[in-house]
Amino acid sequence: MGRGKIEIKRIENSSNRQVTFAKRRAGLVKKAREIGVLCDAEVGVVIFSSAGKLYDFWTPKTTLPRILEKYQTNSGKILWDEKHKSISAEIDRVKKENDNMQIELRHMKGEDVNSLQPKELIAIEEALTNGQTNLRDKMMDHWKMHRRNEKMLEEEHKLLALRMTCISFCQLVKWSIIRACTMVAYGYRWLRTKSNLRPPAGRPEQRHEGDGARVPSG
Amino acid sequence: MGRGKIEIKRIENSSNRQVTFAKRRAGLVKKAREIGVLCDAEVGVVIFSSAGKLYDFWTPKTTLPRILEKYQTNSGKILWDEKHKSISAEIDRVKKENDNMQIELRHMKGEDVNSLQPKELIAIEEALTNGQTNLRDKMMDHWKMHRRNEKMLEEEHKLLALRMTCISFCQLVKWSIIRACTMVAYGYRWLRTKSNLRPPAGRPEQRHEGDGARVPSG
DNA sequence: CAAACTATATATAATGC
DNA sequence: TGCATTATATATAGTTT
Repeated sequence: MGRGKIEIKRIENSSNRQVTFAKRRAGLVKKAREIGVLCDAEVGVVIFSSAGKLYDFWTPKTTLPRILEKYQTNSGKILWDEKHKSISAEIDRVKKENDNMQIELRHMKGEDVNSLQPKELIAIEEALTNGQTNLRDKMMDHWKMHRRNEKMLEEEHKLLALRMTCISFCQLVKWSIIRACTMVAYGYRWLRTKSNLRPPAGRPEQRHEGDGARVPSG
Repeated sequence: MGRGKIEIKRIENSSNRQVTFAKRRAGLVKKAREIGVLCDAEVGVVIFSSAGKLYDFWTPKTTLPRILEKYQTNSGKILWDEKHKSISAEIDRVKKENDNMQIELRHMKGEDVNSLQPKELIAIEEALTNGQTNLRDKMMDHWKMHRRNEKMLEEEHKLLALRMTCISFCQLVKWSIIRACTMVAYGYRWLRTKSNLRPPAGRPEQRHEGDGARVPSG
């Protein structure tokens, strides 16, 4: 629609291309606005010139998030579902692990917790401290990595991945607290039933290196 | 451009509107494709009919994530920065809390941990158990809520919010483990220094309700 | 070089089947 | 109801200023 018919193929003359781009861009946006008004539709147009400059148009009241939300609901599902599967499997795996832990825990409750020696206690404490630190670092790495490869449709993926990490973390913590508290409880109980000693009122004496639990400093 | 000129305003007749929508939609997409080819541009058109059905067009090789990445880079920053501010402030607040906790912890180390009585121990344990459960529920709620209001540009927001929740959670856990381990350590140490008793080799006797630590079941 | 100007190609509103 | 036709409005390629 002009003085002459043109073939639809890349315009090689750069300044012609530039002019045509500006004209047609305006035309496209005008048409988008019109269909929006005439047909009561939500329309979005996003254009990047070959130079990488962004031009866009959205029907009024149509925010980007809104369009994208709808978009994702309508067309993102398939893409997402693929990612979803692998993560879901992983979460199932963790859940199963959790169940196993529950069983093991019930078993532990019947065992002789008092047979735990201070040395083992130190090891456990260190494991707790390190485990916590490592897991937190891991989580941070996870975040950083994901933020680098940031892509729209991986949003859900990320949330699930984080959720999974947190589930693992919660598992560790739950077990740790249970063990610690159980040991404390048995210790005190044993103390009260097997002797008439009462905790001293004063400040505990200086501890020696490696003698009893170390208090994590981080 | 038709038999008669029309005013650009919503077409009230529903079937006319439907027909016009179909025609103009095709036209819009054709024009988008043309500008893409002629001017070597990346173009995306997203259209939702008033019935909510999605139609879209993307120039070949232009994936949604790619367009969006570019889009966000070009125009999403301001939106995001606003959200960022409030969450960043919150994270700073939590960090400060963390520092205070460190100070309080150092103070606690110097105090008489042994003055803690079993009753208090039970209370602490319950607090730990409940605290953990509540926090995890809270995290889940957080996720659910965010997934409901899911919006593209809030992705970062979500990650930060989660990170914040996790930081709080880590704080609680860290403190909890420290307290539990410290108590265990002092208990054992006190036991060994103040008496010659050794832990019994057999299975611990049946515990009574509320007597010593309860083991969380969830 | 950009803005304004036409001549013409295209899109499409109204109509017909 | 939907698809094809056609008269007309619009978009725009090439041209001029």
